[in-house]
Amino acid sequence: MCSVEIHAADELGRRLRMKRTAAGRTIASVAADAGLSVPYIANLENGRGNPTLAALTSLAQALGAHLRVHLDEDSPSPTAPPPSLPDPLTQFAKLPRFRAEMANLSTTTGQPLTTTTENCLTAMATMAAAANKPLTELDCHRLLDTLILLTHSPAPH
Amino acid sequence: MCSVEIHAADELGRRLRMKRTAAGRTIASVAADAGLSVPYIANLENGRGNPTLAALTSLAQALGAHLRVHLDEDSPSPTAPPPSLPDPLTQFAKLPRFRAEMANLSTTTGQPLTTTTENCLTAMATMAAAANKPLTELDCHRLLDTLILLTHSPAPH
DNA sequence: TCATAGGTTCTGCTGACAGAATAGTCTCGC
DNA sequence: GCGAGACTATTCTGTCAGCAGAACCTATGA
Repeated sequence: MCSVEIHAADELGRRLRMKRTAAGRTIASVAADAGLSVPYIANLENGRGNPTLAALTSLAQALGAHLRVHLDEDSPSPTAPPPSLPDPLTQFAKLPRFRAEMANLSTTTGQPLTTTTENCLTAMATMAAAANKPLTELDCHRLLDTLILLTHSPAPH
Repeated sequence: MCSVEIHAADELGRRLRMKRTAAGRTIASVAADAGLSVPYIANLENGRGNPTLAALTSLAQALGAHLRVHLDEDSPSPTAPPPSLPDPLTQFAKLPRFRAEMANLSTTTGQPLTTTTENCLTAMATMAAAANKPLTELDCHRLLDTLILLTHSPAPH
């Protein structure tokens, strides 16, 4: 069986039961392998309960499977608005210096101001994330300095 | 930030903290949004505890993220190939200085080296795109300097 | 009818999680 | 420099929901 994303308790239950029955196994045998109780697994399969990560991990392993947990950006539909920025960066974006540099860069590149602004803010936010740390206003100025320096440095040969 | 697979409680904790701090938020504000207690989130971020699916779902939503749970065949998921990077950045990534700084940052944050490396390269590539200009090696060094400076600067109030 | 296999409901212990208390850090005024 | 206050995170304590095990239910075969 291929990887399947699970959205709700009853769907998790259905997937667990499907996987178990496809392997021709009883709840009791899976329970023994997983170190979980028969009734608990039965209830999960019936969409009841709120399992802990440890229980799910044990259960998945007993089923010869692998539990994967992902923490994604808030799942966008293609028409979703751009992801929200960290607060310090939102404030920084309102500063006259930032706006002036964006206007300048927009004129230089011929790119629409809104596009330029959004690209720069996203880039700065990505740098903050890579640094694993929230931004101060000083950090924001430093990032903008670097970005502007980048735009003014000679092109590569 | 891209989708990241979580294998263990301490890694989940790191991911949760990274996501929260990158957004410049406090545990208290996230806790209020998630309907969870401050101490509980703090302990999860510190790799302690065994959260239920409901708690994790609430927490992810409060972080503007989306919890995805997969039940896979028990083979190791193949690691996705790294997104293609601009050539100068690819070359830069091989330099001893870059590798040393990544090892250092990885140790500081407790994050896997491969994740740290990928995040930083992505951030630098995003900055290059925002500058609307191909990178020179000097540019790469400047970006890395800024990133390292960012990681060492005092946290915001 | 009885025994067995498999699953479901019930009861109670204990760990998930809330809220209080405490610890750590920073800023500001004296 | 020191103390007070504010803010943030961590530790502690207690409640109750996750989960074990007993009891019960249903279907099947001898």
